[in-house]
Amino acid sequence: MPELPEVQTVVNQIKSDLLNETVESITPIWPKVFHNFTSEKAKQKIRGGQIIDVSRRAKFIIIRFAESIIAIHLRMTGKLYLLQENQALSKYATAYFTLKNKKKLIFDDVRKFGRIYLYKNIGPIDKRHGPEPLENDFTSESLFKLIKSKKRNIKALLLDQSMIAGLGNIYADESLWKSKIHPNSLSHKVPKKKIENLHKNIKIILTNAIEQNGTTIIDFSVNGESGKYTNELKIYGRHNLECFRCDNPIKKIRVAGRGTYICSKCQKKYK
DNA sequence: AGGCGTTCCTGGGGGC
DNA sequence: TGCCCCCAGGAACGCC
Repeated sequence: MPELPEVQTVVNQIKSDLLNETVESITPIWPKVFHNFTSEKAKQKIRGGQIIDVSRRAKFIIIRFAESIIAIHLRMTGKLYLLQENQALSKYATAYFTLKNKKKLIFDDVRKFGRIYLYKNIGPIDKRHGPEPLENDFTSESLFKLIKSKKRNIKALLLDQSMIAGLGNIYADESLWKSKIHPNSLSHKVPKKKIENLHKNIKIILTNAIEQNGTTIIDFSVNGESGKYTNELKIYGRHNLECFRCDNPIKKIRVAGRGTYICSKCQKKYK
């Protein structure tokens, strides 16, 4: 399930192949994949189609043109990769971009949750997302203020994209475990020291995960190797195995509607 | 305000 | 072996 590190990995993989190339058309295979535009509208808005930049904001891949952007959200099973001219489309391709150099950028998505958006600029996405956890404006103090201002389940808060951008189920569980905070804690009851530690750990975990090309649970990259952070996971997916810190068996519970892995012995519940 | 259920989707796993 | 049911979950939305 692509979260910040996986989306960043995709951007890192495709960026050099796309920069300064020209998009001639964007074609839907499955009709609902375009959230707010049509092929014709895209052609008109991308104005010649030269790609100026490829980047990430939250869990979106942003392809920037002179006067518009295309934003791609992979959701659960989306993949984005380049194909040579004569290579066959995958069975699960839901859309493709045709480049002037005859390569195709494929959006492949088994579960069809992924969507492509067309905007004038990044504004609409910025508006509904919190800070980037790896940017300088995500400080220990800003996280503390945010967490204290809500009386809310801490895991639900970490997953809320309007609070902090980019964390998903895996990295929320990993961050909470490393910080010894039970995911069912109430945000405003978590002590300041623990939040300072959580802030530090979110940065460390995401940075390490990007260095390892993310976590492969569902294989999100086609050309590249699988994400090696899978080997670094300390809690996610380890139910019935022993906690790395205290040997207590890890349990799987449900928090905020998600499968959640916890060590009930060393993750403290603040209520 | 925030929690919770529902929807969108399909492959895969468990149970029988 | 085969079939059915349910589960996985990011985000939006409606309801309480």
